[in-house]
Amino acid sequence: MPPAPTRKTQGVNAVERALTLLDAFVGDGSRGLAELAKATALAKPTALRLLVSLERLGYVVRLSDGRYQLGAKVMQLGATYRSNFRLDQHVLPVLQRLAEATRESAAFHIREKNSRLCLFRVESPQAVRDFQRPAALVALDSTSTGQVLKTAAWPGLDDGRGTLVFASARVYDTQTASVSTAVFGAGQALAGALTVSGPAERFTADVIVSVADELVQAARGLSSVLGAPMPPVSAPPSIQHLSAAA
Amino acid sequence: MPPAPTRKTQGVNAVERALTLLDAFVGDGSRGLAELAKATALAKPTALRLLVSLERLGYVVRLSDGRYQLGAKVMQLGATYRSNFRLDQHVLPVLQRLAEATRESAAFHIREKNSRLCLFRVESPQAVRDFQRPAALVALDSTSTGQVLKTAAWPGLDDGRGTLVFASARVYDTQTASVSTAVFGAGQALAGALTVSGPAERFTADVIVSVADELVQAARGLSSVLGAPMPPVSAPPSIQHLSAAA
DNA sequence: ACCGTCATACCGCCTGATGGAACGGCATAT
DNA sequence: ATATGCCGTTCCATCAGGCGGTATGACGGT
Repeated sequence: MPPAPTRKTQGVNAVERALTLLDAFVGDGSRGLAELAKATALAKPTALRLLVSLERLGYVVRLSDGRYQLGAKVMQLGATYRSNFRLDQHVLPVLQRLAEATRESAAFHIREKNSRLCLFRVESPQAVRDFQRPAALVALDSTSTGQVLKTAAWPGLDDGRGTLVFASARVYDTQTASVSTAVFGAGQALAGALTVSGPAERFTADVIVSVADELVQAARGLSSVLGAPMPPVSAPPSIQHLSAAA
Repeated sequence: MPPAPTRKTQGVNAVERALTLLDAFVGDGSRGLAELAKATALAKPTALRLLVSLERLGYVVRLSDGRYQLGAKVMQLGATYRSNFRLDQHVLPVLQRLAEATRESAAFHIREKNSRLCLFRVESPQAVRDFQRPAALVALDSTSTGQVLKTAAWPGLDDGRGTLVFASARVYDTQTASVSTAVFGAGQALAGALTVSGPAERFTADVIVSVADELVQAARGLSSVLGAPMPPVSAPPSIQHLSAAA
C-alpha cells in the first residue's frame, strides 16, 4: 500500500543515513558512537557500520579514545567547492526562468553596507519594460528589494505562515513596481534579494499574487542550492504591500 | 590499553560507493552522470540513485543543465573541520604509543623556513634517556629528523619498495641516536617528521629495525588521519643510515 | 562488588539495492 | 531528412546485503 506521492527515482536509504550521520558533526567536535546513534535515531550497530565506511573513505577519523571526528577529506572537498563556486552559475538560471515565467524583469541584489547592489539582472522579454542599470549601487530605499535587504531578522521560515514577500509600486520612480523575497545561504544567513519588476500598470493584484508564487518557488530553490536548509512546504506566500513613505 | 585492533565489523557498500562518487568531484567543477559513472565504475542507474540521495542532503547540487556539482554542505562541514581541528589531538596519542612501544622518546617536528621546530615530544619511560627541549628551533641538521624535513621530493610512497626511514647516531651530539620518517597531510604534502630518539648505545642494528617498523606504522596512521591517501601495504621499511658529514 | 554505559559481535529476516535492457530526447554526423 | 551516437532516465526480476534485537565483555564511576 504505497503512499500517495510517487517519486520518480528513489534515493538510497543507507546513503542518506550515512550523510545524516555526517551532519551530526556540525558544531561541536568529537562524538561517541552512542551519542551519534541517538542524535540520528539509528540503531547502534547500524551507526557503527556506517561509520566504518565513513572512516575508510576519510570522512571521519577515530580519535585514540574511540570517539569520532570529521576527517580531512571533508576539508579537501570544501576547498574544491570554494574554488569551483561561481554565484552567477546558480543565480542566472533562476533569473532566466523567473523572467520567462512572469514575462517581467528579474534581478538579484545583495546588501553592501547601507546600500543595495544589483549583481545580476535578466530583462523582461516584453518591449515595454522597466530599465535599470545592473551593477548599480543605490541606497537601501523603500522598494520591495530595499525592504527585503533591510529586514534583519527574517520572520520564521517555518512558522507555518507563508513566506514573506514584499510588493511596492511607484516608489523607486513613478512608473515601476516590484515584488521581492529573500534568498538565504549557509547558516540561514540572508544571501540576497530576488526581485521581479516592471511597469506598475501591469502589476495588478492578481498578477502580484502569481508573481509572488513564482518568486517564492525560485527563492526556495536558490536558497537550498546555496546551503540553506529549506523546510519541506509552506502556506501560500504572505504578501506585504509597501507605501512610498517608509 | 586493550586495543582497538582488527575490527570485524564490515562497512556498508552503498555508502562507500556514494562517497567515492563524491571524491570524483575533486579538481574540476561540474560533471555529468555518465562521466561520474565511468569514473567510479558504477552502473548508471546506480550512480543516479546515489546522486539523488547526495543531492537531497545537499552534498551535491544539480545545475540547470543537469550536470552535478559539489553542494554547500561540504563547505559547511569543511568549516566545522577547520574550527575543530587541533594537531596535538592527533599527534600526541601517536607519540605516546610510540614511546611506550619503543621505550624511547618520540617527537614530532615540522619544517619552519630553514629550521626544524619540535612541536610535540613524549619522553622515554626509562630513567636514562636523551634530553631535548621541546619547542626548540634548530637548523636543518644532518640528524634523521633534519634529513626527513630536507628531503623535498619524497621517494615513491607506492613504488613497491618500503617506506624510507632515516637513522642517525652521534650527529646532534655525541650521545644521541635517532630514527625518523615522514608524515604527510592532504595532497601528499610533507606535514612533518616523526622521530624516535635515545642514547646511542641502545640503538643497535636490530633495535633500529624494530623501531623503524613501529615508526612506519605510526606514520602511516597519522598520515591517513591528516588526509594523505595511504596505499594499502608495503614492503618492510628501507633504512638509510646517515653519517655526521652530510 | 555493583550498576550503567560503552563499543562491538552475532545472526536470521526480508527489505531494498542492484544493473541489464530499453526508452525518449537532443545533438552531430551523413 | 535520415541515421547514429550519447545523454539522463525508467522499469523490473533477482538476490545480496543492510538491518536491528539481542548478547558480550570491557570500562568507569559510586
